[in-house]
Amino acid sequence: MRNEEVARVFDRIADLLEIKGESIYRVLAYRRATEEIRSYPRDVEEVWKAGELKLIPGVGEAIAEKIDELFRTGKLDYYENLKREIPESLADLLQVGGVGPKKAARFWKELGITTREGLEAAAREGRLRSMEGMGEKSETRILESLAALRRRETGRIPLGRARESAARLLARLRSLPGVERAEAAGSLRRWRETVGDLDFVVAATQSESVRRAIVEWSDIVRVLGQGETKVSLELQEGLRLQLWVHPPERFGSAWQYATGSQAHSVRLREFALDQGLSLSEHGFKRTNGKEILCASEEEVYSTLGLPWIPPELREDRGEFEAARAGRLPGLVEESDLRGELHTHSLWSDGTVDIRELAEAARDMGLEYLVITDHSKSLGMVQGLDEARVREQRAEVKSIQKSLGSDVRILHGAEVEILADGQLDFPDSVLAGLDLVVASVHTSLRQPRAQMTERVVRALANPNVDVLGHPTGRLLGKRDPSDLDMDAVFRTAAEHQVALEMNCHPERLDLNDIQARAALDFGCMLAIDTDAHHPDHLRLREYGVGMARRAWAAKHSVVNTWPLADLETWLGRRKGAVRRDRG
DNA sequence: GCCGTTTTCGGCCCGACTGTTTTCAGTCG
Repeated sequence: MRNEEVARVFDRIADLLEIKGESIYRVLAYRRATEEIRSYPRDVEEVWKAGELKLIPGVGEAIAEKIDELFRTGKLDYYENLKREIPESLADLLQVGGVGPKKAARFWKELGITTREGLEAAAREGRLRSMEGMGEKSETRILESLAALRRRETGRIPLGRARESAARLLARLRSLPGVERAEAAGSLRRWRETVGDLDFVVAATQSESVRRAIVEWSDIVRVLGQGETKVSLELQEGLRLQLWVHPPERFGSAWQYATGSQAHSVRLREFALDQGLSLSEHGFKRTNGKEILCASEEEVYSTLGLPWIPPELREDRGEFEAARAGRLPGLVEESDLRGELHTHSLWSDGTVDIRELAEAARDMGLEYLVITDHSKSLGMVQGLDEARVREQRAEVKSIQKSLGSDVRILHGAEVEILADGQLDFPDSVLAGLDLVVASVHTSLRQPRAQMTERVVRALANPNVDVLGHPTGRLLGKRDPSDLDMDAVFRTAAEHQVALEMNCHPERLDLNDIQARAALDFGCMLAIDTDAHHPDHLRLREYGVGMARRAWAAKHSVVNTWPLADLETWLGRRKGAVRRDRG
């Protein structure tokens, strides 16, 4: 059972307990455990086997016992009993906007509604207004929310799409009269791989005129809410936007608040309370009522004696402990990247020739670039055979000659890891390449043991330098392959193979949690765009965002290294081969 | 239900916005 499956059980339990009217703190305890399990860097099943469940934050005696029962028996009596008591489908109502646990419970008890379909029918027939506290507007809101839910398959949109929209909206916000500053916040600013709403904070002295201007934007489908400091809107395609307007002298606390995460902000406010301060989006308040205003985020953190914490770390995953100990990591930055290790040219399925790629890399300030076209067994993309690899090597040489020394082109390949873990080229060919990215593109659904053995075997080949898009997932489209990631990380660390953080917004593979686990195993990372077009080289920022969420420092990312250091690392395999031969 | 260099019991963030019940509960982030 995977972490996500375990997390789902406890999330469901929290929903049902909340509908049942249990103590909110018990519910919150289940929610906390859910989040911790979901983002836990190791397989909880392994943690269970090691008898270390209580090492997971938020997991105490009671929840540890339940996890144990889940792994031992595959089910959980407590959960089964709860489902007999409260219809499980009621939990689906909680996703409907404006419906929380209290209303869900009353729909069930007073009107016998247990499903979304039932709720919709009742709202259409005007039966909801028979309940105290419910009127016509509530019915309309629920019908609109149900329709919005259907429009959007999942509640969250991929970061890539969110960032495109956000950039557009931000430019418009900044051009409004009276706006002194406008910034993105929320999970977008934290570089989460998916984003719920687009959150923005605006600094303006005249809040009202700004809010008025915004709600008149032509692409707004409807206004979800509007008050003194906050506006919520729905844009086309079900995109939701939240915007806070605060005076410039309060911008810091407002931006911190809007950036979250919720868990991070809760901790921050607890910190404030310890020091006799109450923190909100408006600033700090002392017990005597006096305010401390923060125009910048730095002031928010420094008021509590903390260094500014980068948004990517704000998940309550140890950043406070690190900040207090003065051990926040120096995170990798996009400007640290000196090279690109994974690109495709016209030789396989890229869209431009090698020269164009190299020139684009050079123009972006990169010092080196590795051409890694596909290998032969990937026939549909014209993977290269041994003869074409040799031809390509000659072309790389000649282009290098004509380009001069501004950018160095290395000749590599993205080699298929075949279904049995063998590589698509013999060692003699691999050894002649400057760099080898090994990747899985086919038979992605092998059983766990087989898939793991396959990847581990490839990693152990001394000619392999980078494991490309390690899990094969496509965000929202294809699940990751079933792999024992601990075994993959252990092997990669042992053989000094770098793990790719594929920058394509559809992949983001490894993701943040996996990459952090990999770093714990002592692995190195490679932030690669897998570019098939020069424009794709710009996607580096996504990989950097993901790496920063993984707490990656510059030195852990091999393509931040100067070329000489990179070549030393690549040269290690010659040593390994010699060792193998005794 | 979890957690603790103030605590093993008594705490567990803070405010905005909405609809409807004319003073507030529920929802949301």
